Amino acid sequence: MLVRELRMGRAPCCDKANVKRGPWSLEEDTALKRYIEENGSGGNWIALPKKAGLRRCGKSCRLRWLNYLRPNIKHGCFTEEEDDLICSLYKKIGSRWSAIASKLPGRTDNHVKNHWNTKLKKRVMEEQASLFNTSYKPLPPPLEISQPRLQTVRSSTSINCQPISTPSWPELPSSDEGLNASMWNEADFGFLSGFDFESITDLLNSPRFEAVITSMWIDA
DNA sequence: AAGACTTACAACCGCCATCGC
DNA sequence: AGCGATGGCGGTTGTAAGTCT
Repeated sequence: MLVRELRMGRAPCCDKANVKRGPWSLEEDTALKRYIEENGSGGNWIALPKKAGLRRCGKSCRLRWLNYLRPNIKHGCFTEEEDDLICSLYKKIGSRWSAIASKLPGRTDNHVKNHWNTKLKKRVMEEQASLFNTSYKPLPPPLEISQPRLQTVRSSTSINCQPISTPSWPELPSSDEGLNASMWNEADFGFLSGFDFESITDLLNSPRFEAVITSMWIDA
């Protein structure tokens, strides 16, 4: 197979010229559901579509069954508790969606993944970005009692994930001469080295920033 | 009203692990 | 042990519906 792949690319899992693609029709759903309820998947998804009279790729059938046709699938909105759990588990194990979904009865890895990518991820990023934007300004004269700290500000949204720590906020210059990376406490914001103020917005959208922020969460 | 833009989610792609021969 | 077939999974894309201008 390796030789063939090298010569021709990966072998397709099915004859793509003769399978239907795109959204499933009600008739296809009914046929697939009826077949599996009567016969099971038979442990062979590749052969199933032919047996069920479907012009679909076996993988497509499997996905359709697991994500939408299977009994006890929840299709409604995610609850705050589910959002919290997703955030918490993502912090612990990362993008192992199947593992995360296994903790959410009725939800599939695809549901959880989509929900994270479309809502939770953006919401978390925006909150962290606003945290930076509102905090990143010249500090008032040094306080005698305590150092300014990055405070956790959480709106009453469905997300209850919290930064794991409130890192020491480095002293900033009072002028607009620019913000030098050396001002940052390396232990807390070393990853910002090399960025000036103009670059922060780009940084906030970077994968690395997201990873760092994620690592700051604590369990709900 | 209509085109542009955004959002949400279904579906597909391709890599990797596992299993049976 | 090696190979091919298949399942499982995460990343990505396509597109319908909603919103904005």
